[in-house]
Amino acid sequence: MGSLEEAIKQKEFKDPYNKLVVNLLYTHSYLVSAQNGILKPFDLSPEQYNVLRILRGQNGVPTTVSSIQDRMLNKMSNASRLVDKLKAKLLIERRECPSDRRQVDIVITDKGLQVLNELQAYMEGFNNEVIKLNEEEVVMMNTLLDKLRG
Amino acid sequence: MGSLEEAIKQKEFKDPYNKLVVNLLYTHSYLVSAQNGILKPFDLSPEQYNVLRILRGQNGVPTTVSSIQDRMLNKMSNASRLVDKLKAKLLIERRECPSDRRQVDIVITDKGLQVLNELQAYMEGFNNEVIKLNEEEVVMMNTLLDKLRG
DNA sequence: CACTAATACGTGTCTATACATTTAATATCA
DNA sequence: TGATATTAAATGTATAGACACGTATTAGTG
Repeated sequence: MGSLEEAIKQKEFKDPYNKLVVNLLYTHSYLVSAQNGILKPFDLSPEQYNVLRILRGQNGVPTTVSSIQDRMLNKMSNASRLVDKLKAKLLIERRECPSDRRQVDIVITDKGLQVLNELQAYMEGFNNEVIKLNEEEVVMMNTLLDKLRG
Repeated sequence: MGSLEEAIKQKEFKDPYNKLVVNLLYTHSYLVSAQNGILKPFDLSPEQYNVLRILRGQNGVPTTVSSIQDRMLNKMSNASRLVDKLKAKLLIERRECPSDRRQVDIVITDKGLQVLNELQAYMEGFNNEVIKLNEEEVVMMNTLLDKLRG
């Protein structure tokens, strides 16, 4: 696949900033495609997987829908409907919150935890196969990404 | 916004690779949201904007739908339907290809070029406001992204 | 207390992504 | 030539993203 220019058949970019925008969009698509390949046999979308990980990180403490929304990678996404889908697959449970009846407490089920466990081995391999950088470069890139957003 | 950990309220990551995946997904969302802010008054989606730029880069030479698909940032997207939308806005034209009647030649219209021109000023400001890196860091990041995909 | 604002969640709608399938035209080759 | 394969584009369907709006509940204020 090599360079971005080759991958999208564009000869050159106006400046490095312009190339960076395109490069990030393209690399995102590259990553998500690879992630989809792993998740599809488990009937999960990348964001559904992310929500499950958020809930596992709670260690059994119930979480509200809006708290999930805050932690989601895509802030414009719709936690309410994602939660619906996960509930239909019996990977999470919804409980009416007694202290505030507007809220809904969400917890991951045993089945949800089991799916995450099965996925773990695949996801570790994913990093090594898909991200062709050494650890030093990965750390550098994390630093740059954090700085990019200011 | 600062660090990723703060932005998505996650205390720590298992390893830098794991953080990098999340960081790229999150930064993508950050970028696309900002892009949307610019494009929305022009009634364009990011990928529609990208297709227009691809066509402008052809300098008047007609391009087939599948050639557009190859150059798109998201290879899994659907050039056929995007082209439909752009045609409805009179930003492109479709012409039956005489040498191969399966193909459809696509060209950008004057109106399409005009929209891109109007957008140009906004997009240049976009880079400086949204990407909070100096040029050296941008070049470094482009190198790392190209290497990441191998 | 009544009125208003804010919050939590759900819904509606349009567009885009992901992927399978279909249809038409062209290429290949026995 | 005729059967088959390949290619170009369109279409179908499910999920997700973007964003406006609706509804119920709680908070805040005069």
